[in-house]
Amino acid sequence: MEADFNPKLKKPIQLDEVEGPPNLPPPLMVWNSFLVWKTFEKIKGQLEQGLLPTGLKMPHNSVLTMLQAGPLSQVALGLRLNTDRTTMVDLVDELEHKSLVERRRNPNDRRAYDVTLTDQGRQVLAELHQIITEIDNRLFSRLSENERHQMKELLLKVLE
Amino acid sequence: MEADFNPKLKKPIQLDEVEGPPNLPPPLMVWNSFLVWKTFEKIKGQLEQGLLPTGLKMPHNSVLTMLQAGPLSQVALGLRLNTDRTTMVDLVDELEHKSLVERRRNPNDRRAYDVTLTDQGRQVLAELHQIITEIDNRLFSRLSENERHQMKELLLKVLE
DNA sequence: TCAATATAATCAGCCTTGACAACAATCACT
DNA sequence: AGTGATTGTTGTCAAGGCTGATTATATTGA
Repeated sequence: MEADFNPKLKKPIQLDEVEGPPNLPPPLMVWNSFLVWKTFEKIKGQLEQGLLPTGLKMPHNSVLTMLQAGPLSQVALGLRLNTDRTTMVDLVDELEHKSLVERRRNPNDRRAYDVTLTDQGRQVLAELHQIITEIDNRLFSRLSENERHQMKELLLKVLE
Repeated sequence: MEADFNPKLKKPIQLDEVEGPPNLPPPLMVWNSFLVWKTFEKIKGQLEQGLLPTGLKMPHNSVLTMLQAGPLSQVALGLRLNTDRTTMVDLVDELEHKSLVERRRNPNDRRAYDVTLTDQGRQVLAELHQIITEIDNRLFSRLSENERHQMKELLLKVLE
């Protein structure tokens, strides 16, 4: 495992510094679950780091991206993103305060909102996509184009 | 994405319930980062669920597994697992209270401990490995033997 | 040798994430 | 109208994890 950069740790971890066996012991190496877990930690750190200047995080990006195709209620957003509706309240609050989305009452169901992307939201979303795409490319730079495609296929198969 | 089982949510998410486009919109689908993220969430839920009867979590398993090859100090554990030392204190505390590890002073450096696996720890570790291997097999059951190997290779390449 | 610096472990405090319970407003069905 | 389900909101709580300060020990360099 490489010298991971986790922005929350004071010093980047340098496994070179460690005396003894540099690699993970067998059981951890053979579980895809564990490897995905570790990969996630690395990804999470990089994304948080990269998104810092935007003042937003991945969940915000997920919500905005979901709204690109059209307005959705908060519950619908939660269902799609596997997020509790009470969590979605704060998420939408933050996006609304930044004028990236608007809460419009759904005329057909006055309990629900049509959470709608604003023009500014669309603009910010474009920046987000650019940033994330760059980070994504960097994170998977060790994989060839073909290997990245393989990985996508495999992950989708697992998720499906 | 399938009906994910997140043990923290009251109802498992059923994307079938959702009216509208059932799949994730393009930008989310093409980022391997996002797919790894979502896969991680699924894995995390399943592992927490499966490990519930043991009273332990993945980090405990990681620590115990690391000690299988021999004692390590808390800092060394943290370096290998990319975990803060202050977090490691609680982790080792919990394992010690369950008599799965012992803190022995390192005679060569009396600031440090040799965190050592106990016999009981070895025994519990075997159970953990069995449980996790089962869950891992279930999680990746949609992949062939060959595909699982591919995934392992790809993830290691990204982590390296 | 001894002072300055660095490291291991610990503890208290804090922040973040995210889930749950309870509530009011609204809808849907009978 | 009445019962029950659903949307959004608030308050609360637990888990995870980091910061900073502290103590004890090691290491370094003049």
